[in-house]
Amino acid sequence: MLRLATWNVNSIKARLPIVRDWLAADGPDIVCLQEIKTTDFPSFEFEALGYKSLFVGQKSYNGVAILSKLPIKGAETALPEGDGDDHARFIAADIDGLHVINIYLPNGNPIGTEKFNYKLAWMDRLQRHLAKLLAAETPFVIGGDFNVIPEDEDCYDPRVWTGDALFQPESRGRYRAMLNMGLTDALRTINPGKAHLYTFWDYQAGRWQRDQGIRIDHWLLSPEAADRLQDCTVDKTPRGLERASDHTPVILTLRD
DNA sequence: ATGCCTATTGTGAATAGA
Repeated sequence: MLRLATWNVNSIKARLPIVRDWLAADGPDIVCLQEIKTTDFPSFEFEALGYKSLFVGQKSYNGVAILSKLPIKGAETALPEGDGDDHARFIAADIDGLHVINIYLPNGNPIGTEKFNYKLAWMDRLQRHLAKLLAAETPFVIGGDFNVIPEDEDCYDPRVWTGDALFQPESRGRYRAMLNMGLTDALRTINPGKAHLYTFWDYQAGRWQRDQGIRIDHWLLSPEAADRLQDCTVDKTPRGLERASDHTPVILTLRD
């Protein structure tokens, strides 16, 4: 059995106590972190908890890391076709015979700007990359903050999100295209039709207290990995702590 | 509602997030 988590921590420095406690309690084998927001990743803190780490950082913004109790091989630190893209949003490695990809997909707000164009172009690059892995029949999982609300049911009130980059037909269409290539949305597959299946609650307007969230952190599985799908759950506990991230972990369990 | 809250930079107030 292999347990993997994805968690947008919204600064690893601000979140270190919460992340450390969470890992020490019952830490998964592999953890994909997003928005570490630094080039100075505290690898030694996680080493003390039995994790090796791999990261690509950036000052102030973005940044992704993979923690693993198992050996990390074949590190990749950028999505192909970069062409001058210097955002730290992609990291991948081979762990336990599985290709693990961790992404922080661009937010894209506001729509109608270069930021939104960048998001869509990034999603197109991602799809081409994943298509190659599928063609090669590479068993892989991709976890992360996709910044896409896939369906109306993944959101507390679609009307509020109508003009948002996370909810545009262009964003959702590209996410859906990845599913139509043959990838499995693990969390929704395990919890079909489940209401209030959220991974993010805004700090503002009492969204957490009212359970008005959105589902934007995802695990997508290649067919080979989907054969191993045992469970996928949201751990809401860290979101309720003092000084919490606005995202909470999504945990994927694969059979051997 | 150009708000609401949080983090970074840097020590103000702007930028970004989603």
